[in-house]
Amino acid sequence: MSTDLSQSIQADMQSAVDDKFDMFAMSTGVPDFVKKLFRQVADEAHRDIVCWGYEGDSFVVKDPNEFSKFVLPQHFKHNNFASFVRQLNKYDFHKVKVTEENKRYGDEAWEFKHPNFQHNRPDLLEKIKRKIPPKTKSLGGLVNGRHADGEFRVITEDLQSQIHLLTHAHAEVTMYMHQLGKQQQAMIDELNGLKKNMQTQDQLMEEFVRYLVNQDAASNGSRSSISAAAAVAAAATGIGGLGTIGHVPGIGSVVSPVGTVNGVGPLMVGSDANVNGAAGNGSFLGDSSSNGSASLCVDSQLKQQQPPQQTQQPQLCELPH
Amino acid sequence: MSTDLSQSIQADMQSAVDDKFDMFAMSTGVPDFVKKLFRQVADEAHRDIVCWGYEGDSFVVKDPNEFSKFVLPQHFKHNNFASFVRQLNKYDFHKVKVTEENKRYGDEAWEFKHPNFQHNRPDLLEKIKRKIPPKTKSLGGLVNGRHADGEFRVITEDLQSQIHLLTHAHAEVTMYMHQLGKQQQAMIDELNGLKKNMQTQDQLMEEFVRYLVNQDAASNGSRSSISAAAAVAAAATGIGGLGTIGHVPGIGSVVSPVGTVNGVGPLMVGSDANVNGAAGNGSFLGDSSSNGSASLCVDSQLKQQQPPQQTQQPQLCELPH
DNA sequence: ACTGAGAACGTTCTAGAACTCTGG
DNA sequence: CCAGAGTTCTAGAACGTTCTCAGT
Repeated sequence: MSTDLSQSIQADMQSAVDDKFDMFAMSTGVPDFVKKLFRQVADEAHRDIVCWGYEGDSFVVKDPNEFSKFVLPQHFKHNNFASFVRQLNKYDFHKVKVTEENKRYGDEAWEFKHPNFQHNRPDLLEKIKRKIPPKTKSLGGLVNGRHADGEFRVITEDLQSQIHLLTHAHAEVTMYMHQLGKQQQAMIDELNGLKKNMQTQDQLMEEFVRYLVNQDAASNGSRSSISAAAAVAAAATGIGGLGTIGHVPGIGSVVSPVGTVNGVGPLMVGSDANVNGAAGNGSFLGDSSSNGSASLCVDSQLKQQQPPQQTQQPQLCELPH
Repeated sequence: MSTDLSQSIQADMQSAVDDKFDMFAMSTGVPDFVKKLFRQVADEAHRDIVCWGYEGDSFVVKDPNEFSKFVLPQHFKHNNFASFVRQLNKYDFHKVKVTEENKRYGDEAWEFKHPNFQHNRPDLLEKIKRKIPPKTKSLGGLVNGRHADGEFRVITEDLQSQIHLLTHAHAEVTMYMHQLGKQQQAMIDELNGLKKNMQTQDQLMEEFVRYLVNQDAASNGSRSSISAAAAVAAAATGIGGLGTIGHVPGIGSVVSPVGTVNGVGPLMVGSDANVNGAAGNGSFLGDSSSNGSASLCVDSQLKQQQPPQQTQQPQLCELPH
């Protein structure tokens, strides 16, 4: 999900953040294990062995063997992956289940998650505490309540963080969609301009040709000039029709896969609405070679047959404001 | 301890013993896991990975990594060393502690021992049984705990499922937006093609007019025909330039907010990255009246100063993959 | 034969228990 | 010394798969 650009930006921020938080948040109140873990994951030197998850709310040991051999001994007094996992569980980290669809990090990868262990959020680390052992052997009934409470707190925090991430993601997507919509509107306007131009040009050409024919008939010019003029005029109208000369090579192939992409099904949560966008035509601009004043409107499917004379400011699609 | 001779003899005996005991001791009453384990250890093919201990009363996994990768999957449905160890403990195998003097099998070796798991003694294997869980729990207290837990669990599971649905929906929306972006890019390309066409047409018109004027001057036509042709030609060239006639009013104002919207930040979940999208240029198609081959590129903000000659396949925005 | 409920076993993730280490 | 954290080995708990066997 994160582009190269974003990653590099994050990397830039990372160093600054590290320098800053190593002195503050990470040095006070953050357990040693958690600090070491954070540094391990943030360390770019072992990027292929251990790294952050794609969503930034988990970390991934991509290669447990290499991790045990080279990374673990750098920070701990053992090279035992099981011991490492034991520590993680003591600090309430949880392994993320590997499903069929979820093999993003490789077959051998182990992904762990803690609500307060997130990329670029060292300030949250101090909330990660070692789980207290239920030493209430003599206290009887309290154990159940405390245990349920702790579990509840953990799960709730996890849910909250997930909701937080989702909310953020939703805001971003919404914003991006608006941006896309505005771009699209601008393109539509520009297309309208183009179309108007072509219509005007069409008319001019018609007048021009008519004029030429008249002149030709009226005058006593040589036959060769007549034929030449007519030929060029015909070519010109052909150009105006957009179908032949100078057609950008490969544009068909560029557009066609997009057409296939279109069929992907429902877009929105619980909505079966169709896209107002490009039709299944395969071309965004319609088949302009068949009609001299081709409609540029790739219209909503509601109006299949648009009257040709209704060409003023066609709306490609309506955008949410 | 064991010479080559004795080993070969043992190997010879081994096959006979195996054949014999596979039919007797090992096929009746011996748990599957124990049988598999015995065969693994006895298998000479992986002698460097797993083998009997020197005293024949234990077995040694010399290289857990190789063992996990190659040996485990041959007999079990996983390649997880921890799961293997869990099974061993369930059958009451015990790890032999590695002391300073006791590194006979290497630093990474794991040695396990069971009184009835011995070299050349498959007859003992049937004595190895799964440990029975101490199911001495009273049925009384369970209901209470489960009930209080149950209500909570229902709610959290509901929340989790909702989050799961939202996450999925978000992924779909993201993917679809991705596709929309690609479509948009294709449209931009097509627009570029169109514009190029119009420019070509422009040039043709110019040449046409120039030709006509020349013809006109050379011939003995009337003055009126010349002037009329010139007038129409002038109008036509104006069209081709796209900048004056029929230019959609207000396109600047429509497009400019896109630039502002652009600065809005990350598109994706958990990413603090900047938007790669359209820059604040203001027009998708550039100012075509100022430059014959105007760049249509509304470029990323990273490249503020784009060289004018770089006009090939301009990117309106970079989309996350 | 077919079937389905339950037992036994396998796999995974987490926790318990006992030990060592370390700093005040 | 001793309390807390780290390390190691083993066990608990949950869930999935396979086996079994009675009842149809």
